[in-house]
Amino acid sequence: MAITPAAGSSRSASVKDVAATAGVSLGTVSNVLNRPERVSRTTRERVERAMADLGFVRNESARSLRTGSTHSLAYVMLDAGNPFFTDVARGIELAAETAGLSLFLCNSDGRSAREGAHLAHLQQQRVQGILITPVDPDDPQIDQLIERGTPVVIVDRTRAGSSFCSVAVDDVLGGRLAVEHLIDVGHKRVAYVGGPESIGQVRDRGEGARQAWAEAGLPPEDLVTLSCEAPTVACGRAAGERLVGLPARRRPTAAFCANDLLALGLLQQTISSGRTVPGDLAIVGYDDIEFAAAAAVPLTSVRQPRHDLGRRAAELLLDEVGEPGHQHEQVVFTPELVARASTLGRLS
Amino acid sequence: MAITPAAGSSRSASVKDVAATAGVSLGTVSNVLNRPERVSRTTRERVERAMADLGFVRNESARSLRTGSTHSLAYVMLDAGNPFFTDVARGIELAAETAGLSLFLCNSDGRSAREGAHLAHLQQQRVQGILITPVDPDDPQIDQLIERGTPVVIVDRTRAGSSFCSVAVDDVLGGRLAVEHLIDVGHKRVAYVGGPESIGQVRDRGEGARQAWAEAGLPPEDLVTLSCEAPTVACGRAAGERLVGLPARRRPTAAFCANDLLALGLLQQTISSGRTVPGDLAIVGYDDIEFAAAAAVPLTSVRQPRHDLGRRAAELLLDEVGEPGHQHEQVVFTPELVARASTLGRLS
DNA sequence: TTGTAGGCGTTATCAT
DNA sequence: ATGATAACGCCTACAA
Repeated sequence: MAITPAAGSSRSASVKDVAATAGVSLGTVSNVLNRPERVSRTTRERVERAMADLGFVRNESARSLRTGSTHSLAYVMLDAGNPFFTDVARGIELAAETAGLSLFLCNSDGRSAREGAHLAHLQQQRVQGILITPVDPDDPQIDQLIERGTPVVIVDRTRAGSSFCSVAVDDVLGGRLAVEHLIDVGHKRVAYVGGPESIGQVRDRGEGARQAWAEAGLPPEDLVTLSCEAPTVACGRAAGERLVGLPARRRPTAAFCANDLLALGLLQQTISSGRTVPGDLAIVGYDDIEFAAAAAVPLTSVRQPRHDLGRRAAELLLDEVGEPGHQHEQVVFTPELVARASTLGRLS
Repeated sequence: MAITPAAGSSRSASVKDVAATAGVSLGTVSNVLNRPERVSRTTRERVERAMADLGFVRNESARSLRTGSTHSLAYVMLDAGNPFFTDVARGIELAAETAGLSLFLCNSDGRSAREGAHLAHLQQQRVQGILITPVDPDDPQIDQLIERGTPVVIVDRTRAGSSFCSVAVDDVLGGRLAVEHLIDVGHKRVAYVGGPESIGQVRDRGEGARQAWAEAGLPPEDLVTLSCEAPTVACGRAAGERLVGLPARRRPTAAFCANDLLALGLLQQTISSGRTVPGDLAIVGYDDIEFAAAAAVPLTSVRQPRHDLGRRAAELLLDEVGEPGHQHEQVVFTPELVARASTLGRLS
């Protein structure tokens, strides 16, 4: 008769317990788990029965200690509250799911310290690989991760000649598209509402804006930059107030915002202060998050293939993990302008 | 002289390697890691030096295999794309951070299968505990988790007489607040735009709406329910179209939506079809996400203390993990109506 | 203060 | 087809 496992034990059942109650050896249980074809049907059923009875749950720690690899991926997001990143995450998740891996989401919330803590912990966990939209892509901790053997893919940023893969969107082009569009519809004074210059995306989009402006032969001083503390709805509102404060003759007739959060904040401030969009102020956002199209004055925005961004990033990571001869790759997607009422319409 | 660790080895350095290069025993290295006070300053520095040189990274799998517990918590979210849940997550994160634990976010995306896969994996990982906003709070897998020793706290749902803690908001009251407000401002025909009845929150909010309606002595048939497939922006738009389709004399003058995503979709469809808010249709949302206040017609909404919800949930979980005499608790927060232009204003 | 030994649960390599 | 056994890396008594 089978030996009863430690009764009343709060410890969860191990393969050893399963082996004991099934009356087989430990190796057999392991075979049932990992190579079921090597074990006869009857014993296998007996073992499976024992596992169910005991409520056996595989211990992933022991497993990965032994095999040297886990079944997890992680994505360290820059801002989980920004729908752009959750959409990217969805793309990653899809790829992870099809590869049979679990995806952990970590939120750095734009803070280097949190990002660092997450990275350290993920490294200790020996996750198979890390996807990250970094606070600062030049952070040495990222190189250190790679040196120590954790593959990393940078999402939504690039770094020249780097030792990792990255997937990004051409932000300079995106900035150009936005401003070219505003010029096309007749604007001669435009504001670029950016987050802090420390954010690469913000810099690049501003650079694209300036390029388009210069190429149209317009005077540089008529493209004014409003710099915000963070690319958030609240800052967009604040930017709106600063805009109203300008003397009418110097006040821009249009604004290009570094992301949709800023644009939505600006939109709301504009409307609620009694002005109209695009009549008094045309607005272009960036990212084309769902809420942009859903704004009462639907927002013109620069769309990024955020789902593909995530999926491709995950694929690169999985390739790096799986293929011995992996070559690092810098993928750059092309953004696209989606024109809506906030620059075109006569609404509101 | 210290023994050199396996050169060129792709395997990462272990405590053993550190001990070897530092010329101390394995136990001393462990002490440096776990009780630095027990080791003399000079040896400690030597060991730390060796760790730095070797790029030593603690192996969390081995650690938790040995100690029987991890340093991670997880929150399984119902919809990572809904800012309500990301705000809840932020509250959880705060509590986890102060407790020195890492938080993994998992997204079930409303799919039972994904939820189940995440739970299984987290259980195998032996996370310290799981917070979850479940697709279905009666899912037996949740009870099974608890039986097998993983503490669980349900977020944003309750279950009567249950074997776990939960933190929720009184959704029936929330529904009442919304509809009482609409009655107050003079509406006599109101639509309740809900997601599928399978979602408890949707049921409860609808129930509250009906209670308020009945108590005001209004005829039940004048509170019409529009049921949507999912509580999303797209479905809100679709609901708007259905509303327009109704004959004018039966058409509601106000809508209460089960969440802000629906409300924003409805708002947008209403405005873009040339009608006004609240003139032609007053709208109340639920959750008071940031985008609700930021809508061009700021949305009246039922606010939930989503940050506190998360924080409290995490605290309960940590208590359950840490305190032996833990008592399960069902915390219920009170929602609050935030009235804005979508029911009050004369804008737009 | 430092070193030694045993074991956590699993997998994989051998024998049988 | 099944069983015994030795790691994986770490922690913690306990011994020196």
